[in-house]
Amino acid sequence: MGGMKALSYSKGVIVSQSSQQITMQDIATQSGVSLSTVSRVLNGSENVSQEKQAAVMAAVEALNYRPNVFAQGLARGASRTVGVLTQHISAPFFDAILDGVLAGLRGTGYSPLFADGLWRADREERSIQLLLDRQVDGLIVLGGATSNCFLREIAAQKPLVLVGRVVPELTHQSVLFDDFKGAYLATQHLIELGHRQIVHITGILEHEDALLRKKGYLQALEDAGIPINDNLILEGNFVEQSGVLAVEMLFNRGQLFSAIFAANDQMAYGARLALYRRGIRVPEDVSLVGYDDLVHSAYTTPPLTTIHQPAFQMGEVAANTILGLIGGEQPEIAPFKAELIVRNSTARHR
Amino acid sequence: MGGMKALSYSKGVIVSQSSQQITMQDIATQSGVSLSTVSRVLNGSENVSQEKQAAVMAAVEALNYRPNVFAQGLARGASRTVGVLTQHISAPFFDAILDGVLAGLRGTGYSPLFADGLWRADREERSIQLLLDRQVDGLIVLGGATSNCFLREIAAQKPLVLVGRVVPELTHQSVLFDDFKGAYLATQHLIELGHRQIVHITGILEHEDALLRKKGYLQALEDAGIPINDNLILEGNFVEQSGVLAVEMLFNRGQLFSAIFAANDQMAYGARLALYRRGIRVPEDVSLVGYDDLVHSAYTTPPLTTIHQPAFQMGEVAANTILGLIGGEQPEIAPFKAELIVRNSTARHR
DNA sequence: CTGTTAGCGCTTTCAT
DNA sequence: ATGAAAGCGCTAACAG
Repeated sequence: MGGMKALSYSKGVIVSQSSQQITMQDIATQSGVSLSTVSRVLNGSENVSQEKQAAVMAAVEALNYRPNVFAQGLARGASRTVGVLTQHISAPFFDAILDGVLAGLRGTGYSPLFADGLWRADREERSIQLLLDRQVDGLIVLGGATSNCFLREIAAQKPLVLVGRVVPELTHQSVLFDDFKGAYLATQHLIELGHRQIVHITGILEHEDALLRKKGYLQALEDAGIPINDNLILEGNFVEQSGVLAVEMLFNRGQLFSAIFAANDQMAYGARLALYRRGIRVPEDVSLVGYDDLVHSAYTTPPLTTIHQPAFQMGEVAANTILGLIGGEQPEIAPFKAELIVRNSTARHR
Repeated sequence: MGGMKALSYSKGVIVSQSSQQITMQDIATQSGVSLSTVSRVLNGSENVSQEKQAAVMAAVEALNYRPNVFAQGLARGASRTVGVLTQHISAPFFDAILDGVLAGLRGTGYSPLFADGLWRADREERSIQLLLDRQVDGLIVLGGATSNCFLREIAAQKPLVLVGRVVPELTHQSVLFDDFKGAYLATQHLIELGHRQIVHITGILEHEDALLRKKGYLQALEDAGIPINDNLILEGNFVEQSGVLAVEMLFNRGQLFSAIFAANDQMAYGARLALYRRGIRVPEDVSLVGYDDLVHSAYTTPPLTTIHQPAFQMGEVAANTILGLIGGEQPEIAPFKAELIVRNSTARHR
């Protein structure tokens, strides 16, 4: 192999043919300056004469120099990377947030590093550890099941932004959904339509958000003077199938109802299918409302009335906040409000 | 700060309170052996006496040592990382593949590094460059719009696995879908049901997969002796809205048809909505078939007949293949076959 | 079996 | 303004 670094030019990009990496030393030699001068012009850290500057840049171009991030990271003790813990790479709502995070990071010089937690505390902690091991400069955690205690410890060490997760002492660095309010709005909408027997398919009740949504449902009922009927409350697990199961259960029990509020859109889809199978019309026979406003919900039949949360913006805000935090700023996150989107799956009770 | 590295014990995990990292030197000192011995036991590279081994492990435990990946990467010239280029972090079908990739990588010591290309050659190339800059040991590219030439160059430098993308000289390291066959099956199914005026909503025809699906459709028609009617072929762009637009267009033109084959499920959803708005029943009035078998398609009303591709397994295979390639093995990828899933959106033509 | 030492590629004093 | 040199934390020869 020798020290040869063969190059070839193609499509405007110079590609190193050998696996040898081109180093700063190479470009220093090529441009006839010292290693440190190269570093200076590359980082714009100090004054360098015009000529040398030009020479260096020319060499960089010519050799298609690319910095070695490991060496950089090692030398400066920072990675220009932010760790992002999501729960499941194909969970639609979280994905929409990730989109926002990516957009917020784009062009900032920081790259995202993903890991997933699968809503299991153990996996989540391992994933966070993995991100930490990779020297991320900051961490964004979406939802999840880790203990507050664990998160507080992380926050003590690293810039941390939480999304959709309330940890008492960390709320100022958290992007929060207003789950209670959203659920309240959804239920209120149904009540205003004249429904009184309103089913609620909850999420996994160990999750804060599921709990808050249930509370919002309960409160709306109470405020309207409608007695709470435990037979109308079924626990789901946030995926489609649990929605169909819940509705099946209702029928098997001979339970009467005229409306359903599912704690997320996916379960609403499941409920809708179960209804369809029984030949029950939506919204003529039963009204249905979901939560999250997934892209898909605008295309179901009928289009689903649901609660909208600005997932993309939340992701962007999370990204901006983590960058601020890394830069030493004080976090300041305005709360996001949930909004009722009325489409065609709800109608006046007959 | 001094050299103090304060520690605290909590929840079974020892956390370094100062930002000081614990290094191998620290644990060497702590356990009274040399730096290299520590390296040996950590990497299991050579024989080390039981006692020293134990002492080192104890120190590692006690100080909660975590290796610095940058230093490791720099020293060994490998990152234990595989770059994964997807197109859009929230594209449902690709996400299912990513799931498989993650699963395939889990527990192998390799971590995934994601980037997105948004189906735009320029962004894609930049993202790939970014991954390369991060010294990934291998690269998995899902779909995309980069030139074959560019990919061939990458393949010459790094282990590369392509998913759903055919580049002539790289097929042995590609996970391929049988788009032609799948589309053929879908169309054939409709034909067997007695349909003759079968609409096809294509994907973006610059994409190989969209083109192949169109060809499959055409071939099935031809084989059945059904004349091709260009008015029945509409170009979509793989997202829901283009499905509704296509159907609207058909109606505006007064075009007759009894079945629709959409090049992916998302466009089928759009088509279904457009039909719904016009009060046209599925499958009684028109039959509908999609492509991809997204999770959601089992929950639409009616559940969607579609073409299934084993996305998860494809992701796993991609992961295994890249690991093999990194390890110097010859790639050997069995082709995946597309399968027709008959649900309830298709019925015999009346 | 184990310690010493020379880098890996880059940033950053410290001189000049 | 610019060069020399000392690390950053780890691996991998190289000597015992």
